[in-house]
Amino acid sequence: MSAFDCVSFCRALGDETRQAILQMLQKKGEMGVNAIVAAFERSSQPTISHHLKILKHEGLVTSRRDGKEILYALNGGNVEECCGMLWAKFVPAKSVTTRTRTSKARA
Amino acid sequence: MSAFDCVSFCRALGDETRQAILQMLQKKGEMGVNAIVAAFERSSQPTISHHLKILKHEGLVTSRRDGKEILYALNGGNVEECCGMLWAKFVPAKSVTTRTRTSKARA
DNA sequence: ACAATATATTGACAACTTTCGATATGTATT
DNA sequence: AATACATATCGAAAGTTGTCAATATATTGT
Repeated sequence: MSAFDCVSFCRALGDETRQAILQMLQKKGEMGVNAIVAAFERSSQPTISHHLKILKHEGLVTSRRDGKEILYALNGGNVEECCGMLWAKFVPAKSVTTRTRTSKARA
Repeated sequence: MSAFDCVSFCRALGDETRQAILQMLQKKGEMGVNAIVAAFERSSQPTISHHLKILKHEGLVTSRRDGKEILYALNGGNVEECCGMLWAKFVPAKSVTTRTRTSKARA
């Protein structure tokens, strides 16, 4: 059974700030919380921590401690798998577009 | 109207009932509202109408009147395009589907 | 042990969502 | 035009979410 739930995955992505965090992690690789907070003049540190918690719980980011910092990084594999699931669930099979190497026939 | 917004797309998909509606439309093709309501013992007619409105506003379904009924259908093209956008936005370019051992990080 | 730094958690509040009953609007039939 | 049917909209209750200030926890250096 797929470990991921399409609904909660979409929920996790259904927020401006969380998408921005993910995209930043994709670009910059690992980042500490402070660095992320600094990049979002708009949001407080607790708010960022809250979003990171949601992203982590959904498996979209990983974290590891490095000294005082905790470094977060995009979990590319899981994001990919979730996107593939979405695709498989809703896109009618006949569409043969662009690059597909995406989905293993296994729904 | 092909300028889709990843966040509102995910928001629209971030609901159990809406995903179920979409999936049913994918399977069964066009359906009237009553038919959909009938399939969801759980939800009232106004609730289904509300969800359909959101899906339509997001371009994920189309609707047309046929006599007394209004028939809804999956807008496969847009769903596909949105999924592709998501993929492009968050999946690192060269990740090769390595069947990650699904470690859904829990707190 | 103490102070400084980095992150997480708590508690509270406003804003938004989901849901439903009641009602309105539109369409066909008699 | 009156009635029946199909769907949309309104208004309110209940639940969920995003946000922040304050506080707690963890780590490092003095």
